Amino acid sequence: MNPSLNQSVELADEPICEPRCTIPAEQTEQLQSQLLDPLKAQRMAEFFSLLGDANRLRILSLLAEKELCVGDLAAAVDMSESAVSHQLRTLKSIRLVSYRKQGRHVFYRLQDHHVFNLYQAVAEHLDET
Amino acid sequence: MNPSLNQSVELADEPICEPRCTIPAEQTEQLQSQLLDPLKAQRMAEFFSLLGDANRLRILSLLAEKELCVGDLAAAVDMSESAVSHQLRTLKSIRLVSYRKQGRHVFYRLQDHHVFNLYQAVAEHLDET
DNA sequence: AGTATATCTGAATATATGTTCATCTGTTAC
DNA sequence: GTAACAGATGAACATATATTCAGATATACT
Repeated sequence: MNPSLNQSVELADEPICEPRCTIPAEQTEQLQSQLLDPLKAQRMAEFFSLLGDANRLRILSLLAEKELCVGDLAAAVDMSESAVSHQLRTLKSIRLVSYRKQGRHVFYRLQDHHVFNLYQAVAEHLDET
Repeated sequence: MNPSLNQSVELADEPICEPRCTIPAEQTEQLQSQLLDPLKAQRMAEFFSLLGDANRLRILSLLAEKELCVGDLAAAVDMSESAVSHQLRTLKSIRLVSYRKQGRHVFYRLQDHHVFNLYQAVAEHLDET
């Protein structure tokens, strides 16, 4: 993974921007070497963004328990089947869910265990006052 | 944390929706007991959503390394100071960054180590083809 | 074949979100 | 004091995103 994001939060020993806050180009470049590259940033942003919907999270919370078909999901989360289908398509696009077809039904399930870690980290954060 | 989201992804041993996909109200209620409650879902969604921006992630990747003032951040990520300031306000609102004022400068830093876990989990997920 | 069911899809609307611009506040230096 | 600077803010615009509705597919049943 990108080494530029680690947990150590050091104080700036020498504020770059003194006396003026426009730093020399040289130091800016040095900073930029630690910068998350735009393409990866974009992909991560898209991923977080797609998780950023209450209905999708509620759907995921059900799928975490057991696989379910669209109709049952719709009934449980109290949404239209169309709306659920759209959201599932979104979740498929980031490979968070997969599905199997069985007759007329399509059963969806969580595809990726990383969701759980994400969920946990965010829950912890939110529980801290 | 909510016990309804765990890693076990079991196959539906008895598809609820047979023969019709509209399940009995009783079973729907049972499902709903595993459902992430709307308020928490909303809070989590808001959190993920606020992480869902490439510029914010790029800012975070720099702050993960060291604390920085708005002007230097703006120079490094090639955005206007105004834009950076707006994004920092957003990041403050979910307590991902905090700041200290020193004269004219405001130095921002990561406030929460959970970001790192999130980052790691997403990076892993994205790296899997 | 024809009908009913389960799901998907595209287009349209409504809403949320990001960025920009102009302006405002607070700080430092002269 | 006033000028220059760092940062914050609000409003306006542009863009992205979610939801709805109408209709399309695909499967099962008779």
